[in-house]
Amino acid sequence: VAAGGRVGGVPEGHLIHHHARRHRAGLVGAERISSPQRRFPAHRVTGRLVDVDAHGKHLAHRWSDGAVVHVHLGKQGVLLDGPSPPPEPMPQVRMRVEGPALYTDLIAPMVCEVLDEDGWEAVRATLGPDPLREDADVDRVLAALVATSSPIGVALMDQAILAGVGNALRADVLNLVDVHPATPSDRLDEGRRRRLWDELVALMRTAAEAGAIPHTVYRQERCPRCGTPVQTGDVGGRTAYWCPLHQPPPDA
DNA sequence: GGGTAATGTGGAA
DNA sequence: TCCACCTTACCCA
Repeated sequence: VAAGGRVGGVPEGHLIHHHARRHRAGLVGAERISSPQRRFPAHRVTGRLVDVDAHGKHLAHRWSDGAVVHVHLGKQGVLLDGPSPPPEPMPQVRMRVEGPALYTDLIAPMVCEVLDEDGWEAVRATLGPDPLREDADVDRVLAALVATSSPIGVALMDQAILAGVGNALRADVLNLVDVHPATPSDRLDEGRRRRLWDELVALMRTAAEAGAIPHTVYRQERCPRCGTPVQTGDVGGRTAYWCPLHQPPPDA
């Protein structure tokens, strides 16, 4: 278990998986759960933390009493992992779990709720395959991408098509495969769709390992491959970033 | 030290 | 369609 601290600022799938791995290694076995902020009903969770699961941007802590604590960081949520024993918690800590090697503080999440296994399955049922999960059904994702004429930049962030991609990942992976974010999804040929998936898996694996993304165009000045100034624009209500040379806009 | 924009999603209007 | 959530990083003074 790495020494504690803050990890990467962008709560997309890679970050959730990064925390899930750390929690599996250092937090399983924990018997202490609390809510310094008092907004989370920690008294409804008893026993030991037995397993940690992640799907897309969703995290689940399984406890020995059958409780499954479901967490979604939303836009501003933060998980602070650190070596046990923890310091006095900040008053805004929604949930603290203290394990043998590691503790984690959850701050400002969009979701932190007590479910059971069925409830967690219901959450997972709303999500498409996750590139970071071994059980990801690639063909289902590729079929869904053919079936929509939405911009690929929108389809990639649709959590029902595939789970875990946010604004940063979509910008970087589309740059890696030379596709403009406004390109209609159903206009990508099969080879390009497959390459998109493969690059996404590789990028997310690297990012989950490090806890951060090596950005190519997301919030960057220039395309790292050609030095051309990165262009920005609205795609699906979010700021998209692309290299005008490598990612020319689709024909109108 | 302050102001601003940013990561995602659900719920209200 | 807009707002809430309420942290962090980055810009400027």
